[in-house]
Amino acid sequence: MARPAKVEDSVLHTKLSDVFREVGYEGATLAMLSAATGLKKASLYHRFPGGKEQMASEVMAGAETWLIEHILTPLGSKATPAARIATMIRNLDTFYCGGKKACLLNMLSSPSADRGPFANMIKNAFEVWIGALSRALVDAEFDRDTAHFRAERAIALLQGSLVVARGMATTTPFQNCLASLEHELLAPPPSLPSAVATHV
Amino acid sequence: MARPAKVEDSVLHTKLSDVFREVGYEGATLAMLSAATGLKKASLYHRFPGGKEQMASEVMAGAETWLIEHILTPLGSKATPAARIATMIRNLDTFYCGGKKACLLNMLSSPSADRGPFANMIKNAFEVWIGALSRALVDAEFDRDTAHFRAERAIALLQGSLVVARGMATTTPFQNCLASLEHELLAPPPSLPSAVATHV
DNA sequence: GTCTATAGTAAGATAGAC
DNA sequence: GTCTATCTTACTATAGAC
Repeated sequence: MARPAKVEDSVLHTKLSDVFREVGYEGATLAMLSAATGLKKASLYHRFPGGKEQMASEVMAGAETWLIEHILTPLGSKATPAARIATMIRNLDTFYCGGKKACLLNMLSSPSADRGPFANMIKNAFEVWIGALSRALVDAEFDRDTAHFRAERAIALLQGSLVVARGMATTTPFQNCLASLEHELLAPPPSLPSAVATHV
Repeated sequence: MARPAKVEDSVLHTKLSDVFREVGYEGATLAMLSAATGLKKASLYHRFPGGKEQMASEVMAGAETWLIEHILTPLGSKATPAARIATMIRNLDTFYCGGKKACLLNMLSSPSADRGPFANMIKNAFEVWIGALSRALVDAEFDRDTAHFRAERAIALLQGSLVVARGMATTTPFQNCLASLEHELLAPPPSLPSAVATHV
């Protein structure tokens, strides 16, 4: 081992992402990121001249790519709405490790007083996600308001189940959430009245 | 103004709480806490010898007290289940400022690698909250599994709507959540089958 | 009880050898 | 591309006057 081999970009991003998802942006230190990746601080700066902010930014960009490939694309496919949603749910289960890993959209929120460098990326991610899910529900013959209301609720429920799972140190809230999600999204309208003061 | 007057404990706790709810534990610096309270750093150490950790700990304790007074007590009262839940929802709306302020249970999670000094308080808060809501639903003639499933879901939905609201910089997800919460909790069973793989 | 002033420490970031 | 060593800053924490 005269000369240390280059660490692959993909594994690097994954390792960094794991740290940010676990402790958030402010909680992540270069020492942690160094330990997690196996690269010394100076090496991280060679790869990310912008330092921690650039690392988090690229991790967020990676998450956006993942969202497009594993959520938005399936949701916009030509399969039945139920099948599209089922694919989304399967991919979410993998991505969040059954509820053991948190969501960057929550963990990277409001790092600094100006809502942070990732505020726009986070806002955009929520918007396109809700939008894509909403369109899948429109394809399932729901009216636009109901579809949007349910889509937003589903994303909130998902995020919240991860929060509760983390807080209670158990994955069951997340698993229960995923298990009921498809049925709930596609349940007949009267049961879940979207008409209840939907401020869209 | 020869001698600065003592800052009241209650307002002190509120100001500190606001900072932690906005930027989390790691994100909060003594400079921020000093600016928010109007007390210099040394004064904060006089009040909280344990430093930032003690401040956050007392803030969490205050949140527990609030939870007991404004959530657990109403949920355990002798009013109708619908009335109890309505009271909870009203108090939540006030506490979270209509969705503008985040939840400590989320913002104080996992500050350090060992899940942090507040992990137990957070876990307990979720448990008693879900438990109390669940019992109110049992009083509304739901079976225990359904009650627990819906209670856990409601808390998750609430937490998630705050996450989404923060991420999207709008309060509507939270408002929609609160607006539909009572109806959803008390809706007749067939619409929200609790039988879907409830791992309690 | 609050303050100014100052340690002490850990974090982010850089320089230059290999 | 990675490393050791160092710099600089910002944060936590303390000492002692008022």
